[in-house]
Amino acid sequence: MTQGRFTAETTRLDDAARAGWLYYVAGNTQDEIARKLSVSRQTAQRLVSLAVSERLVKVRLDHPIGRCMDLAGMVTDRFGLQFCEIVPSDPDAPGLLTGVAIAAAVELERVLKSDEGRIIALGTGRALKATVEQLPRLDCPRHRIVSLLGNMMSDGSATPYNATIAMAERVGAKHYPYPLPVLASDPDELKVLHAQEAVRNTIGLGQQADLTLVGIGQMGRQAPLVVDGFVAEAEMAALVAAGATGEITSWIYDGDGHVLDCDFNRRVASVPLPKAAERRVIAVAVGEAKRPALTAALGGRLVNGLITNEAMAERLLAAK
Amino acid sequence: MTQGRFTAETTRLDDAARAGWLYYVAGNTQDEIARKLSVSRQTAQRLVSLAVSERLVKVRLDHPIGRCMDLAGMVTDRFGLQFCEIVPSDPDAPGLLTGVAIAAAVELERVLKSDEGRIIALGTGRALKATVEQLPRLDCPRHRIVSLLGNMMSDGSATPYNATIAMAERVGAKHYPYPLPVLASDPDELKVLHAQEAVRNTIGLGQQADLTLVGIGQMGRQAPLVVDGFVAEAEMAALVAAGATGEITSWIYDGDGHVLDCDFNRRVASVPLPKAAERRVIAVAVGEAKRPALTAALGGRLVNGLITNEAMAERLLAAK
DNA sequence: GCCTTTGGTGAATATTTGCCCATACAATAG
DNA sequence: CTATTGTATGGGCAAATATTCACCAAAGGC
Repeated sequence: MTQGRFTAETTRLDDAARAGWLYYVAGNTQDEIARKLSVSRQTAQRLVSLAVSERLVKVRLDHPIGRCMDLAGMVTDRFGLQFCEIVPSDPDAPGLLTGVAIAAAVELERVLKSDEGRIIALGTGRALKATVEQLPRLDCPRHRIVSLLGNMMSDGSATPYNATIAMAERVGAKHYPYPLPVLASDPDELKVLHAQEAVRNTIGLGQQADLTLVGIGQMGRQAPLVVDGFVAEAEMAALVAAGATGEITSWIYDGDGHVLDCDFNRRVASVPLPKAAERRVIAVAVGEAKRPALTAALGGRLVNGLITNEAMAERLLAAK
Repeated sequence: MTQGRFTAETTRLDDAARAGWLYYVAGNTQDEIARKLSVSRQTAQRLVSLAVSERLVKVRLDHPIGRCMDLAGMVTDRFGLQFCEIVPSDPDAPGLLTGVAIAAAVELERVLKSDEGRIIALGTGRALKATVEQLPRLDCPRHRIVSLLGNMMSDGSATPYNATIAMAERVGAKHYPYPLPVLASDPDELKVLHAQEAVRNTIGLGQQADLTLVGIGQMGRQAPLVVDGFVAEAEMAALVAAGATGEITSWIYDGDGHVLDCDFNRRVASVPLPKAAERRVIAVAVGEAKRPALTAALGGRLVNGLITNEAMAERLLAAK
């Protein structure tokens, strides 16, 4: 039954989509749209901008910009990557996620187009959330989306940056949320949790993913782990003192990209990071704050693919 | 970032792509782009529009409506329509009227919103009845609703699919029921009936309607004309044998959309179909059974507007 | 060498768009 | 039933964008 779509809310979005189509695809002026839709020009304008702000219209740039290709080549060589995509950056907004999100979404789409059932594993974070928002609505029931870590805190509340559910909903695929909190109370509890069959199954899926997309978490006061309340500031300071440089799906690693042997990591419930780089593991990260963490992850071969922007690429290459 | 200008050729498109990126993805103004690229504002504008005209930027609408509008565009081109609306269809219920009824109601409302008095002419049928049911209650005393055909059988009983009365009641407009039965007993009686002043007046109104909404009737056993008892099954078989393909307000036409020269049509009392397409005549039809009738009507330019759903649109386009 | 063509530029100008505000309308609470 | 509050609307205006024009510089033909 499609009736449900015809609520007032949806009608408004429909109009927004229609206006956006007339504007961007058919090249109508807002005045013409207003006439065709029998609304005032101002309303037409609002509809168009609604279509934009609701992300109904997606703009994609189809030209390999020379500078970006050059940077991608250099980054690939320097860090021994299998995949690297550099998008232009706006000098005034070097942390803008939209660009990398689009690039990552394109890469996801490439996998989703496959006829065979694929497994896609996702971490969490703002970058991945933005990526999923750039995905078109598809119907790919053969593919499976697996979460690499929980999105619950120990008290049961959820963090907002889980991308798995949104993605599975968008592309119509089966999805496997990670059935554990991010952190266990202690290593023994973790052992018990990991022994569950559902958990073992999900971990197994995550480890054989055809494409793994992860964000990069920095350390320090603004660290996602701190902001989202998994680590107290004092604890974070101790971790940093112990050499913590960054984090991928909550696994904290040092400046060489080696996962730390510490109390925190012994409580992390996430799927273990893939050891060898036989799987495609792509990091999505922008923003100066994440540079040390990203540098370490690349150096330690924790990932073998990267999607970032010019600003970050230049800094990565300039370093050392 | 105005780094590397390498070869003239690549740089131009590169800049265009970069300008387009800054404009559409990063949301810069052309002035800002001009500064960042160290060119004049006009050049920045040229670069952006170059990016557009070179199809470097691809805009996509992520809403079901996008597909609908594409289909509408194709159907419009194919059949030379002035108006075409395609609504999403429920794959499980391709004949569901709700969607098109809402779309048609929206179109009616658009006309009803007008300050000037409008004339709206209606045919009959389930689709139109459903359409009227989707109309909100309004108060539009300036508009006039005209019926294009009778709803009485020769014996005086009424068919249930008359939309005029319900619509006039809903929107508070003046209405003109068609003061004749659907069929006259013979051509001579029809001549007498048509000579009445009230009839001539109503016909005149119907012919100058600002918007005409009609359903499409198929032929065969399930034809509205048969189901509603205007045509016996045997007579229908004869009509089909003579080429009858569909009917609009009881005027039966052939596969090319030409009104048949037959006994039946000589007894039809309905308002004549508009010859030239200078009025907006919109057909509302869904359901596979109606496809041949609709195809013929479109091919013969009996209507210049169409409201249907994706399923029908796709079939119309796939045919021939 | 000179002229023409092509493609690009900035200035001026026309058009379009984005934003603020006063108002109207509808839902909700009292 | 009325007051209130939140939300949508359209007008006006400033900013942004598109277009036109006159001009210039380089490439290529005569």
